[in-house]
Amino acid sequence: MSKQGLAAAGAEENGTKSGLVKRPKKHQKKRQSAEFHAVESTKKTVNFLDDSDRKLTDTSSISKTSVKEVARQLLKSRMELPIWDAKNALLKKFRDNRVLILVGETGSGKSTQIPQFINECDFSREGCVAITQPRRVAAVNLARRVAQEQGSKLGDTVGYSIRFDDCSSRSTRIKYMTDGMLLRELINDPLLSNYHTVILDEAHERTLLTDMLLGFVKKIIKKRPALRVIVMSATLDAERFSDFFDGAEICFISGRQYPVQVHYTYAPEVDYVDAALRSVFQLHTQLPAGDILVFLTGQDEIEALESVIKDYSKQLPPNVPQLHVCPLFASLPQEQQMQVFQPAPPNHRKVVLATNIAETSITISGIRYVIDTGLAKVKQYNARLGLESLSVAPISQSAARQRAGRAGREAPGQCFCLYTEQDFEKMSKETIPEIKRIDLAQAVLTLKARGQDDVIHFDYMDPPSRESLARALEHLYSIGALGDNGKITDIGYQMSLIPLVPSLARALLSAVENDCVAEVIDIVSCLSTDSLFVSPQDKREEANEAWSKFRHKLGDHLTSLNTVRQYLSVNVSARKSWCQKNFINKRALKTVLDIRKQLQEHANRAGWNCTANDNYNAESVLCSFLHGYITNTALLHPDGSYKTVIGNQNVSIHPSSTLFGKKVESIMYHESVFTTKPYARGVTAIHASWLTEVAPHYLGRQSA
DNA sequence: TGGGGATTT
Repeated sequence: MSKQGLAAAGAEENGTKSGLVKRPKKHQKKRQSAEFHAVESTKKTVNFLDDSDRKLTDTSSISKTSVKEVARQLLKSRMELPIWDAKNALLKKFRDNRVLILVGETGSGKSTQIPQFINECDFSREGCVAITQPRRVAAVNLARRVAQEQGSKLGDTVGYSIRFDDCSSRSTRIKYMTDGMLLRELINDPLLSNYHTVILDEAHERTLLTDMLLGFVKKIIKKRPALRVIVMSATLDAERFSDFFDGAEICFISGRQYPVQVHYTYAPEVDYVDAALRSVFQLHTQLPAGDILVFLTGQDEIEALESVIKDYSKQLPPNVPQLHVCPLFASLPQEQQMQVFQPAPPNHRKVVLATNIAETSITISGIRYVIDTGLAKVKQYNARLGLESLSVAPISQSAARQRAGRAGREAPGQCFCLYTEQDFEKMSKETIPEIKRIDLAQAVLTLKARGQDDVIHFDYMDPPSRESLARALEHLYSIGALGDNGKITDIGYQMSLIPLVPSLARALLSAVENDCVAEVIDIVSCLSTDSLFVSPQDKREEANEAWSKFRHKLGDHLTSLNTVRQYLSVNVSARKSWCQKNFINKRALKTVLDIRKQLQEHANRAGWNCTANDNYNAESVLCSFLHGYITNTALLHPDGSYKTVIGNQNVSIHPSSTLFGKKVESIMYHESVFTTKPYARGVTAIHASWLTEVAPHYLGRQSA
């Protein structure tokens, strides 16, 4: 494509060629093409490495040879990685620096090679190197690969550790793990003495857990001079990490690069989904082979666009290749997710319609063109009201670059932004770290349980607001995790050992006293993952009908208990069809069972009675929850609305609740979310009198 | 009468 690019082509030719594609009525009044103008990418804007890691994954042809032989053969391709040119220089840096910031794009090979280089250094003779990942799959896949490269059985020299699955042993020298896992290890090993080196990978993503680790690790190196730390980032914000670690040295790893030409629209596109639609067809009819990746904000949008594209592509003339559309979002069933990795059928061009999941979690090969709406759904937390909301917002410049980079993994590519260059300039430079956007109750409890009593002066790379910390402290106090002096209580410490959000951990501890552990475990497991209930738009009534046999008149908590118990009573071989028939999310249920098992093991270790009781006492179960939900309660007012017990705010029962439309004396709920108004989700009816019984310490103080 | 971006222990 010329410098003029798609813009001119689109503007001038699309009109005359518009016979190719008939637009539905609602689009007819709009301008017929998104107008682009091409902008040469500067090195700084688009600086991408090739996906060298991927070349190493194809070991199928040598799978029959011995492990050592595989390793020997892999070494050859490893040594071709750009990072190997720098190996000796890096080894010297590792020896000379206790803290190092390493910058290299995803796929440069740093995640696989750096730990192996470290393992060759003399300081690594004893102990293990930990390398943390924000996501479970990444930890497992990296460990698999590196085990192959090392010629070791997975779990031997090279292993991984993630929730529900520890594949490491005493002989493990290189351990991939999730951030959450290393954070958990801090409880029993506050100085991380098992590790000579800790590598924090993907630090640029700035997830809550990585940020917490950054703070802890900084604290630990002052107490443990032998510990080495490497912070790895794929973006150019290395100075911030360096500043955080008192001017630590920064290393850049270069690699082979594929340029990505970035195009912006001349004028803002009001309807970005429509603009995306037009762009897909413009690209398809005008640009050479190569798959297209479109970044959108959510499932609804993706499904809507998918059906329109499929519809339109029927009208493509026979001499033009067809379009093969693949949706991609987290809640998509696994089998359908796998479709994006399949090459398009002959004479087809693949179009992947994805959420942010394709920005970090999933890499698709064959993408040459990216269409970026510049938007994403972002969670925001209003600490003052204690309300979370999820809303569509512009992404950051660094996220936009990340998205564009998806076009240049294998060859030079192009990115078409559905916004103007001026809009790009107006975007914030970096994505706001998660720690500034979410409810911090669990994070604060985590800090306190690991000896960081003063959570305001913890060494945060980006400190959360005082208001947000205060809200979290208040919440923890309300459920008895903190005492009047703000220090963690015995109950709070026990809560921190349970892998649940504080409210649910509290419910479980109360269940021990109320002797209904098994029941509460089943319910908290459901509340710790995605909703079990899926309602397809076209089968809503049918789904509602199917769920009626699970419904409990007191509300959602006991309804999920019914659901789990009915599921467990079904023959293992019939469970899959049972889920289908009853509109139950199979994947979510599997997660529920994993969590349930982990909690049962915890209960057994703690010596709690966890025998299931079919004639359980509903009041005992619900009061256990109420201990965790003190701040999440509301009373019915004479006008028919619910107002929160604390703060007297309006809150409505969410339509997904079994109590929707019902009027009961008072309610407790799992969470409140702001969409069109404040809603309570996961709701159960309670007696107002229970409130004063359960939390006299808190409610008394509030009214005083 | 409404809506689950992505993660994790």
